[in-house]
Amino acid sequence: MAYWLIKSEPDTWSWDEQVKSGTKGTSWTGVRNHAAKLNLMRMKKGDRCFFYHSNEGKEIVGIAEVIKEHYLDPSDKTGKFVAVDVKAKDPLKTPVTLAQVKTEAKLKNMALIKLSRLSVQPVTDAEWMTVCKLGGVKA
DNA sequence: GCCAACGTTGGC
DNA sequence: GCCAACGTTGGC
Repeated sequence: MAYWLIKSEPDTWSWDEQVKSGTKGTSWTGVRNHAAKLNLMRMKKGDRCFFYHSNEGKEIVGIAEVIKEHYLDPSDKTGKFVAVDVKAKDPLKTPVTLAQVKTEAKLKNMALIKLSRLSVQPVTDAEWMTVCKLGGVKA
């Protein structure tokens, strides 16, 4: 299983809304960046994603699961970009903030810091374990 | 195909 | 609200 991190501005789509959408989940649309698109296309059903709030909060708040692999993003008129479906899985007991990620030696190479503008990022196994530990959930 | 101009993202 | 990083666009 692979691990990812997906970003959303809580004003647009928050973790709470993701939770409310329940087990049927929601489509993760609106990605308009080719690097992010490639990551979406690599996602497999059952993969886990950290759900990160950008701008407001700036913290990893929960874990989502991929429930449908990539398909054409219906919100993209050019037909170039793709979406996946995700559902909320577990909230973190303690959100892991960007500040924590920056100070934690094991996390300082995370794409979240290195590629701060990329909205869909890969997460390594080691990074996943570390964030889960900080967040008070089991990996 | 290069590169300057411009727009967007996201942290501060 | 500012600005750095970076992707995209368009003129040449």
